[in-house]
Amino acid sequence: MTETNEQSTKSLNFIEALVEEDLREGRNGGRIQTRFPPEPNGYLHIGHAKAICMDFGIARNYGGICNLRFDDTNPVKEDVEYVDAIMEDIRWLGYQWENVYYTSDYFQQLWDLAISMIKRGLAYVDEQSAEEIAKQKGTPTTPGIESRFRNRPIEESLALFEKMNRGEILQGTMVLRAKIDMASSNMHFRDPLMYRIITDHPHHRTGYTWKVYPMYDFAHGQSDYFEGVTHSICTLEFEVHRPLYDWFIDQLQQDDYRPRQIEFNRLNITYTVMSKRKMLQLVQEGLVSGWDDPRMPTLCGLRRRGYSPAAIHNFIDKIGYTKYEGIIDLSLLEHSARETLNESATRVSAVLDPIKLIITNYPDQQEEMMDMVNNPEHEDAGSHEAPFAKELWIEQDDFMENAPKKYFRMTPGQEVRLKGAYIVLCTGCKKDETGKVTEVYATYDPDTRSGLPGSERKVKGTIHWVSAKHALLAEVRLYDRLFSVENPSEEKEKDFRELLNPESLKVLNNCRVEPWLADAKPFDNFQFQRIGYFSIDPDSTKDHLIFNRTVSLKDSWAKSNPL
RNA sequence: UGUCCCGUGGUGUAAUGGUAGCACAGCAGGUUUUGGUUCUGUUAGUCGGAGUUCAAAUCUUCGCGGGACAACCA
Repeated sequence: MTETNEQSTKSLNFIEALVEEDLREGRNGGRIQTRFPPEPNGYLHIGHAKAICMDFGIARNYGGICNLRFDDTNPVKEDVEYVDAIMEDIRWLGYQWENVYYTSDYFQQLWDLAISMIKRGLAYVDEQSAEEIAKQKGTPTTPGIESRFRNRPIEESLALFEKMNRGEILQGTMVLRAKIDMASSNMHFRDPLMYRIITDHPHHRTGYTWKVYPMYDFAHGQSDYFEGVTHSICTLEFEVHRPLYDWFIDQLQQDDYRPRQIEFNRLNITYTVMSKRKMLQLVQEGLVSGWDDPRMPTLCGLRRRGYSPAAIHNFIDKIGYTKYEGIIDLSLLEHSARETLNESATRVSAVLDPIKLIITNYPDQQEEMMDMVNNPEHEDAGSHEAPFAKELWIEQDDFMENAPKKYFRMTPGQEVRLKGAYIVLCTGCKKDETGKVTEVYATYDPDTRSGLPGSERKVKGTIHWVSAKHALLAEVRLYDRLFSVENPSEEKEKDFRELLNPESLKVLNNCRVEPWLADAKPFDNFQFQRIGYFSIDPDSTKDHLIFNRTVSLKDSWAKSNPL
């Protein structure tokens, strides 16, 4: 194994440190194997991305392998729809698993193991109701009591377990339990359920073949063991399960090899919710447009919002892995997007809230093609052309009849630069009977065309524009935080649905974008100069362009000049 | 009145007994054909007490605070 080298500058997180320690001590013969084990019962979100980057990252960085395993032990909630979506999202993040496994592949092995445990007196069939079993569990501070079936003859349990799986026992009336310790201080040791009967739902892969299904605690560790997983990395809520994970593995261990469960903190982000239950509720109640609503923290939602895999990785790299349960500022996610997109997004002109600007001294029929730099961060990104003419659209915001001192935009008597074109002098405006400004007037200085020496003159402001004659009409969807409070899950008084931000989506239907955008494809990223980063929605067509705002540009003017 | 886990600026994260650093957010300024980017400066932190040590964010201990665990979910 490669020891310390150029990596010395970057400190390891505690999981990497543990892995390196295992490697140093030669555990499992120096082999590294991880797994990403989603249950196919929902869509992946940004929190899963954190886990995926860990699982696949450890394998990649330490010369190991990472498998994808669908933890499909509960047919009631699972579906192939989710299997496909999960695989798509992982690939999108840029990872490729070594193998795809399903816990359901191990149903026979798990069954055999359960039989062996019954034979060894380590498991028994309990005929009590769920309520009785729950009552006998005790509480964290009081011991439980033993089931009256706990010490039934081994042959009896064996026969009943067989009957359970032949469909001869009614669902909900019998379970298989491990015989451990009803007085344990760890609730999970109080004779945990190993199997329950499910006959009313087909399994998405095995159909009605099995009538009994293993529970998580029994199946997960065993599956890790069957596969040869060395590091079973999961989130903190499984910490109390770890002793049981180890206990079950003790029951079948045949050699020196041992998988090791390590837990890290789950990702929380301000102004959103990350629980599957709550996300499902938002989708089912139509409070968002679907799992891929750009306001959702799902990977498909973020993708539709305009986040690239690079932006997601950039974010995950910044947040770290610890055992402290905190909440990350949404601004860090936004920063990660801006930082990534600033490097890659092509700059274009788009006017979201248009007002007409007429260059009064520009020849009526004249048109010029202006050279527009694609990305000032990268010269080799080249440039594209945009048409300029007498009538332009500019932002309403960029004109003020009576402007404050530090307003560096269009106001009568002030010069401003039209980005990539000419310096113009604002001469006035036209208003309707209500006093609303309907047109802005300016004169241009022909010597100041961009590229000409005359353009070197300093002017305080630069604004963007599009040619009125050539611009394309577009719909622009402005997304903002989904919730109006930092931590909706912490709010005790109100239901989380009452905390939704009513302004999380604003649709603008009268936007004008430069004609060069006519051929843009879904998920392409652009910077609308001076406004923000936008990407093409998958519903967008040539005749009806739709842009989603990924994130706005930082705006120190708006910040210091609130309305 | 149990077991386990966790407490470092507003937020997240480093420092593995030896100078408390980084990022985001904030504030102030320089540069700029994006009020973007970039650059510079700056505000702000080891939960508390006791102990060990030449030296403690780090080790011990007692508190305090937060979280997880009592689904036929994963």
